[in-house]
Amino acid sequence: MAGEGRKATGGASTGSAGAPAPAGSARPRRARDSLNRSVIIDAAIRVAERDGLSGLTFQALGTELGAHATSIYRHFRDKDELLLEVIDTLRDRSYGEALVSTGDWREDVLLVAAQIRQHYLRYAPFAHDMSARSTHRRTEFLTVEFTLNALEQAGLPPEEAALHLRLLGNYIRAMASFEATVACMDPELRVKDRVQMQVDSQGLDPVEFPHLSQHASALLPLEDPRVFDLGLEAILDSIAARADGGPR
Amino acid sequence: MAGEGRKATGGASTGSAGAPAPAGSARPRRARDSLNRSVIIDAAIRVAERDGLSGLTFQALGTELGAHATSIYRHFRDKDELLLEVIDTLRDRSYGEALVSTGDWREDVLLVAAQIRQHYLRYAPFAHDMSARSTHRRTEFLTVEFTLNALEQAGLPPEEAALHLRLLGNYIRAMASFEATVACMDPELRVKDRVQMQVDSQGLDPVEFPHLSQHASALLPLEDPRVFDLGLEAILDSIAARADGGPR
DNA sequence: ACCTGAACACCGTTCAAGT
DNA sequence: ACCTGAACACCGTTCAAGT
Repeated sequence: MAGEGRKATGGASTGSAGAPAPAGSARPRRARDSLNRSVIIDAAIRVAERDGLSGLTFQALGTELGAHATSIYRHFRDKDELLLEVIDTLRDRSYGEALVSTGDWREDVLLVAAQIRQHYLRYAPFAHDMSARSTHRRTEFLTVEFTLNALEQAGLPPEEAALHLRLLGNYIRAMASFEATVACMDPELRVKDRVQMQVDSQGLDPVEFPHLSQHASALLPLEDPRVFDLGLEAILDSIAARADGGPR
Repeated sequence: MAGEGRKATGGASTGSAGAPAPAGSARPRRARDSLNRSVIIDAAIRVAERDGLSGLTFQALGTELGAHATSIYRHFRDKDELLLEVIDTLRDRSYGEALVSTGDWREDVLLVAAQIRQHYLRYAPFAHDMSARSTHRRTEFLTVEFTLNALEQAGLPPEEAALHLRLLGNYIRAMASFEATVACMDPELRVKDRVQMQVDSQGLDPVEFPHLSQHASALLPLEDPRVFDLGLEAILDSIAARADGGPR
């Protein structure tokens, strides 16, 4: 995390130092009533996709809208409220329509997992921030309903279904967000990271760190896409076993 | 996340407005050579434990040290470097000594999982930030070595051990960090969240959301400690099965 | 060589003022 | 009623100046 690039400091206008703007108003006044939540959210998404979540400031958003930065406060209580709307809107666009049951509970879980994972990878720079937020909005409810249905189809009693709903939800978001975090490190830095890791582990005491010092290069580099499915299948197997042999 | 409290704005001194400090220097000059990385890290930990990670600013750290905020730059390149040191130091203090093999690979995995989880719950306000950072320092290597040993004891071939190392590492950090995130929401807000969730789900179309609208109250509230072990046991079972039946 | 002070370029947020 | 401008209280970071 921490720092996705070093700003860009505007291009031409908005000179607050330098020449103090000819005389008249700098930019034309934004048309009355042309601002609303939906317009602002769209602009915010454009900014975020271009500059990353850390580039999404009121300043940048104002520039994108051709409006004063503070005009957003008329439509959102604070930045966090705007952020939650952005997160849920992105989710909805990514997989709001895709959650249609296949009729097979296991396929259904794999489907929702794949959708969420793909979404995080697509918006890799915000994945970590997104993964920790509960929006309490439509797309979130859709996902819960869909997963709950799958778990009931599997034959899990209500209380166990609730536990596994949580397990799957956390697992999918967390693992996908980790995958995204490495995916969005710029490749140069990722290679440097890898080399550094090997150098570091080379310097370790081979008695204290036999595994690490022996085959560090073979073991450490990877963030392998198979890891995600490995754990998911393990959880699915566990669910299947419980549904069969459980108190029925 | 977002906002762990609304600052405190100093108590008495440092009045930059109000009265502009009698005349002489405000605070005594910090003794020469009394500042070093270790002293700064300790102070940073004190501040973080008191005010949360978001309260750990150079300003606050300077005050804690009785030194100028910018004096820290002589000892750390930037804030991120300081943060990584803080993270690894905390890890080391929490479970640096605890990773002693039990002789049973399964017990060993449960041990390292319990230690890391406990650590995140203890430092719940930074858990989410910590979970995404690789420090490449001693405690991290210790954890990897310990886990790798357990997986080899289980009988996993090297490549599969590497994959499962990643799976376990991500699973443990991610699940613990989610647990911590809810744990550190202040209780009042958590209850409000819960009620809000029920109200929201009440308003849903019962045809489109049968499970949710029916027994939302029973299903949604919990962040149950059992969830963590549920997934962990599933992964352990999967490892055991692979180690037995795999290419041996 | 080590610490300080002032300054810079940002943040989010508030509120009185313009239209 | 909606948008703007100026101001406030912060950030991290740089750099010339003090000791």
